[in-house]
Amino acid sequence: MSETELDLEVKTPRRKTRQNKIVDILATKVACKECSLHQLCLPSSIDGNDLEKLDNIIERKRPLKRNDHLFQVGGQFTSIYVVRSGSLKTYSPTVDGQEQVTGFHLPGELLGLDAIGKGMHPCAAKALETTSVCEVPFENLELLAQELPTLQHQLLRLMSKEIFDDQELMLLLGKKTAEARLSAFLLSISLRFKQRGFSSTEFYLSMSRNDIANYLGLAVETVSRMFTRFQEDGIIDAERKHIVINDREAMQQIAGINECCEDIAAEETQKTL
Amino acid sequence: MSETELDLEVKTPRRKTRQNKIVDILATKVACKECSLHQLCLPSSIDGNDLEKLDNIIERKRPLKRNDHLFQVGGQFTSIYVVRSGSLKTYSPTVDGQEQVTGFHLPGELLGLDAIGKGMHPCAAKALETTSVCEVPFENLELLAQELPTLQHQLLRLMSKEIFDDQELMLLLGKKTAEARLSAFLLSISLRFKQRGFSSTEFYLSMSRNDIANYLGLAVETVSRMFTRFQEDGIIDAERKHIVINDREAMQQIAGINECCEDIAAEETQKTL
DNA sequence: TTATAAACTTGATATTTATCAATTTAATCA
DNA sequence: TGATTAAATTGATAAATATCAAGTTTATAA
Repeated sequence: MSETELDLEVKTPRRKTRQNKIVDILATKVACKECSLHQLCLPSSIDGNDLEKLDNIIERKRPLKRNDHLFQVGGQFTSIYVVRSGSLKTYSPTVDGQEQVTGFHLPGELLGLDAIGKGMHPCAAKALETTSVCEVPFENLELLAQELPTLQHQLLRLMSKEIFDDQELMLLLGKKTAEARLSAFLLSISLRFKQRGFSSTEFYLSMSRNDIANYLGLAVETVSRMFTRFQEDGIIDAERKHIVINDREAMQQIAGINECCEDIAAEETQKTL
Repeated sequence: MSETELDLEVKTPRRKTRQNKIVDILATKVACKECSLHQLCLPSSIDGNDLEKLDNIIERKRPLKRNDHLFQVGGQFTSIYVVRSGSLKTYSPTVDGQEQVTGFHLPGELLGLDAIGKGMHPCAAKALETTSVCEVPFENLELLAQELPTLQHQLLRLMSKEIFDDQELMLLLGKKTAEARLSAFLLSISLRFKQRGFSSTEFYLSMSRNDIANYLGLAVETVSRMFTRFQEDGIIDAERKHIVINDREAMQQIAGINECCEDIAAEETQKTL
């Protein structure tokens, strides 16, 4: 959304100056409008001055290394974040000292929306690999949304999307077998890669089996057995984190999702800013 | 939020006219500021003219009888709703023709936030008893939120709260035993009644055991057995839908919630408009 | 590079909860 | 009101998944 990763590291923070043409050109290079996530990230109706305004409130973050935290549980809420590259998991501590993985976040996806209500982060966010994010200070975003109706609308849409997605996951956790959960999970990841222009049939999972199991409310052993079963049945190839989906239709069958549903989801989905 | 139930039935819709003092007085009687849910419902900083503006966009709905639908799956999204009295359940159809209960909604709580993203309702809402709601046309609300920063903020807070709550439920569904789920459910209902000024130790459940089981991802029989167990242990008294909580601490223990957490939740909670 | 730890897989067993079946109790309607 | 239906409870059994234990592969660091 803001700058590319490389630029992030090389350049020092700077404010754009409208007056200076040269600076403007440089700035443009690394601004939202040049970002590869542009069409994912922005309400399509935003452009020109408005885009620049949005661009101006977005801050750079130094890339996170694997296992670095973007924020911790109980940390003060100041910003929401957009994944630029890499991936993160969010998780909360449970009473018995365990952790509960609440989500995985791929490029173009948002983090921190659950913290607005209480002003503090109810979960922690940890990078699963080298990851860079754009930071969007929430106060500024609110002010800007006050000015730009389409931005306000987009914000509300995104939060609504998140609520909807969570409800789908609740259904998964409440009603589906281990098999169906893992299948739905893989299809979800596949779809999200597809939306970002990557292959939907072949990809790398950045999270461990443990994280997947935790997220799906299963034991690691069960997840492992399901991976094995899918492979035996020839539905997928899985070499550790490298996944190839051979029979998407079979997976949809197992997950209890019909193709139609998923396509609609694909078209409508914009879990992004 | 808008008018009282009785007024709803007796009067025909009318627009308030600023010029006419008499009409204004009549209107005031049934307006937001007179509503018993006022302090639950509104950002405390809204008053005077702003309150009147909000009041103006809210529409009346004829009370729903038990099993009436407020909206259906796939129905066009136009408004969000605030429960005024009574209660509703929301549910989605699943692939295998079953239904999945996604939530229960008590007075002061919102419905429809999950529909903003796609512009259509992903779930249906059905009254569990005689129920009246205030309808808030979303376009108008968006326009008004554009004008009133505190309203925009409140909206975002509410949606964030919903996301947070859903994540708590995901934890429940993914990681907790049947016992813990039912206990947490009863504590949640208890807390919500408390926030509305009703007893937190004695209340009526408007939903069936079937709905509870469905919501918690359990079989009816299991829920029934857990009710029996809680009674045998003296933690609750349950006479059908009439529940008395005898030992809240034991329930928190079982649910895996510590008192501290719940108190914080109680203070902060405003799942309302 | 080797040593050590972490992640993953597989098998055997235990536990939880669903399912099936039957009964009881309450609610609804003619 | 009584008849009929729906909701709730209880018991017996089956199925799914967790847990425990051990071994294997991969990753990490000295």
